[in-house]
Amino acid sequence: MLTITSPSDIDHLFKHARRASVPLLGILTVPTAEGRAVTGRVLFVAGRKMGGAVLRNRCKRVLREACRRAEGPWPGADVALLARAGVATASPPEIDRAVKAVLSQVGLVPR
RNA sequence: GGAGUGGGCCAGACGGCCGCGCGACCGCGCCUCAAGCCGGCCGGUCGUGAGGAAAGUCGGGGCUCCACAGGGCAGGGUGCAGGCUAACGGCCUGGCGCGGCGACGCGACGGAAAGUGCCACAGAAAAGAAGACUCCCCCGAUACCGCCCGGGCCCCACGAGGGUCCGGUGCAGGUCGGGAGAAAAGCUGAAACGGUGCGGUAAGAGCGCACCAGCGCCACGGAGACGUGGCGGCUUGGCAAACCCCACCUGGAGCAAGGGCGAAUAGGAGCGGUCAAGGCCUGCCCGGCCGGCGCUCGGGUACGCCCGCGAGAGGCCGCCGGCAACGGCGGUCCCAGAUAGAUGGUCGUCCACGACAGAACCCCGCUUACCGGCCCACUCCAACC
Repeated sequence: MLTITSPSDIDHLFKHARRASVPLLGILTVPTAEGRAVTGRVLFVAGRKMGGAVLRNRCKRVLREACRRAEGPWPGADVALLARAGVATASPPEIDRAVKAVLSQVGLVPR
């Protein structure tokens, strides 16, 4: 699972992304830059507002696992999944439904 | 058994499947190369993978770079003694004070006769002060108030008793004046210029004495903090986490420190001399350095990767020294090293149903957060023998 690491790429993503969200999480996505591999990349974000380090790590793990189950990363796109309140305690089916919803909202998977 | 004190340890367990970081090995896999090695990617096997606080970043040290030319003043820190440690504001043992029946716990615990300052309210007074005040004792005065004595009148059985008025060289309680005293008492206050008792005296004070508290000196014990005893003159409130005094300590910044490798546009290094502005050395002064100037030399940063980066003040076991903190010796083990940041998901079984919480250079401490459980030693109470 290839992740986005460079600060400039992350900056680009936050400035130009297509956005969507449901109560549990948010998504941002841009098409992969010219000349890059077509495999696509992902990024998991849990902001400082979420809480302490333990809670934020937990949120990223839950999103990473959900991403794996949803067969990400998606070719041709850089995708960031933003954790929102409740992710840490939500059940796996709830997370899967939320991920599917935001992916279809930005057109990465068919409805 | 109940209540408690001190210390140590654990941090849900086991198994199946899928997945992640790091390391080692394998593939006759893919990329790179003329080919091989190396390297990268992919797949597989095995090993390994967060904490007691990883936290707050409060103290200390290692490490790294900068500054080193030292000194003075200022600033900051620490504050019973001895010891331990790389060091500390930490730890251990001891002393003193306070709390607890006790095991034990808590204490910034040097100096208030060097100086300055503060002590609300109440109170005469809050610190060295007038003996100012109330006061206490003595002497004198007696208009007035009071007391005493005598008498008149009234109530009345002109007795007792009561009321009222008059008189008196009467008394001196109030009052006034003078003198002596600084002891006792002064409701207050957190705190009041030693405390209790006896003697002494006109009344009285450490005025004299005994005991106690405090201070000073001496002797003895102890390494010391200090303790015990004796003697002395009789006495000097508290606050120094108020300024201050004394003793000791104290350069600055931090792993985004710092270094290496890799393209292109002008920045750097060395030497010399000088100082007007400017910058730096925590602040200031003296002083020094950089810089600007001249000459010479030839090569470096943004982004990526690598090193730093884990064998250490290391863990465990045993023996020895020490009351202990700790130290010494021997044996044994290798125990996270990520770089948007690895431990998760799911299913099953079991139990006391799982708290606080996630390494980011490392270590020693302190402090704070925390569901519960286990072990050891000790104290008090109860019961049994």
